[in-house]
Amino acid sequence: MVAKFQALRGTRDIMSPDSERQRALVDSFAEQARLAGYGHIMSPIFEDLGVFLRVGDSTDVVTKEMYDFEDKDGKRIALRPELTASVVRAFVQHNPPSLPWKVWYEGPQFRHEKPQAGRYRQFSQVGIEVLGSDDPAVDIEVITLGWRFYQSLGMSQVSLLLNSLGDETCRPAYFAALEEYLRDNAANLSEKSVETLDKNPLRVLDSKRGQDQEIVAGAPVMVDYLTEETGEHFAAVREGLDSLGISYEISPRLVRGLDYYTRTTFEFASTALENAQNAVGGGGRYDGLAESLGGKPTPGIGFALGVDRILLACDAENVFEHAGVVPDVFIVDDVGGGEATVLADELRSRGIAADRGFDGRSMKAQMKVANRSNAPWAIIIGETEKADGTVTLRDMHGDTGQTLIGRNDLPNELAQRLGESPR
RNA sequence: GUGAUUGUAGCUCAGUUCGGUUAGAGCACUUGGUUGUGGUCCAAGAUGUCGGGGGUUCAAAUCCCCUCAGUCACCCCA
Repeated sequence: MVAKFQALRGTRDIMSPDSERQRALVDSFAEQARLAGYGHIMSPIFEDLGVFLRVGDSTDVVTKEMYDFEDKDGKRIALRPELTASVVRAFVQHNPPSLPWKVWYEGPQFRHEKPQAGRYRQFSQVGIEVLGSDDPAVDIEVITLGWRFYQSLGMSQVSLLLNSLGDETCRPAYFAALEEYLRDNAANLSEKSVETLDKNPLRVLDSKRGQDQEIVAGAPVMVDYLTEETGEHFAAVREGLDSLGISYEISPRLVRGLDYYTRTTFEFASTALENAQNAVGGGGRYDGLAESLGGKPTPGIGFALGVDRILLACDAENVFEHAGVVPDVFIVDDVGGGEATVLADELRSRGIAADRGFDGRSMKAQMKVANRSNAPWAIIIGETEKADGTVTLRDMHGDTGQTLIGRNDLPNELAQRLGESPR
């Protein structure tokens, strides 16, 4: 017997109508980006491994989960585990003359994780990045764009968590205080957290282990250590969101998994999702990243939103449904199929979506397929119609019955009827 | 990566405890009732490597081992 293959672990085939739905989601995101003046960037799916190593050496995304390999030239390559690093690499490489540089993207990314619902090894994100300005108005614009996008899909159960991680001027004092606090309490921390503590004390705040909760709750928080300048920046962001009526929750322990974040960080969580994978998007400032990729010091901010999880959240909220592919008309040809071949081509050329029956099935069988296709109209061609140079146009949804129409009048007649009734 | 749990028709699932006739149901599908007309109804029909491989046994969907995949928690993150 021939061995059968299946999609690899953590990957899947997305088929109609889910695939149409995903496209519609990306279209909706593209529209939000266009409205705010963002250009589309399509960067390569694989990059020099080094691009991603700059993202941080205490993050699992980089240290444990990358799909990296040597290509035939012996070059170290990685499938992109995230897109910010690629976009910043592109920014540094092309050095755009006009700042700020505003781009949006969409596409697959790859992380070798243990799969779960809403967590795949190949997953899709949409996102934006802005390089070249640290105006808090940019932070506000970025966060707002994400917020409005969720709204455009009909989602209402999304909460916005906001924090500031400070910058190099305020971090040292905070880190010292945090580390001291955690070390003093190390005896009561979980083993895992003690390990994390050695690499990046900040990340301990993210622990979900019950044992750590009490200690984490009492830990000093970054927002109390912000210098005057970062504090003002953060205040300006909050005021901006207030003025737009966007509600948020200050979350002093929101840390985010990638090491490059500074100052403003945020996360969108779906309250409609009950599992642990309820973060449907996140982002923040990364004012040092361009420089670490060999560019001029350039502030940056952006976010990435998880397409797969957003669709799960939409399911949970019963919004953003999609019917898949629905033709305008279904042609039932009872005289051999040649009439259907010509008519379908003619209608399609005029921009009318036409599907048809095949295999010379009975009229009844073809009508069932027509019904299933959900097309609002069926065209029936039988012996009588063929002899008279007519076709029967049947209303499949309404109650106007069916009428006999001259074969040559059909395209105009159909175009008119389709124009009249929104479908 | 750690721990747990599930896998039977295209889909949702029963059957597995305690091995034993040709492995079932609903939905979907095909054909017919309806000699040209879908959606409701009625009837008939087709469809399974019981996730895969190996083992125990006279006999395995059922027991054992390995393996693949999904799901949940941790981890991590979108």
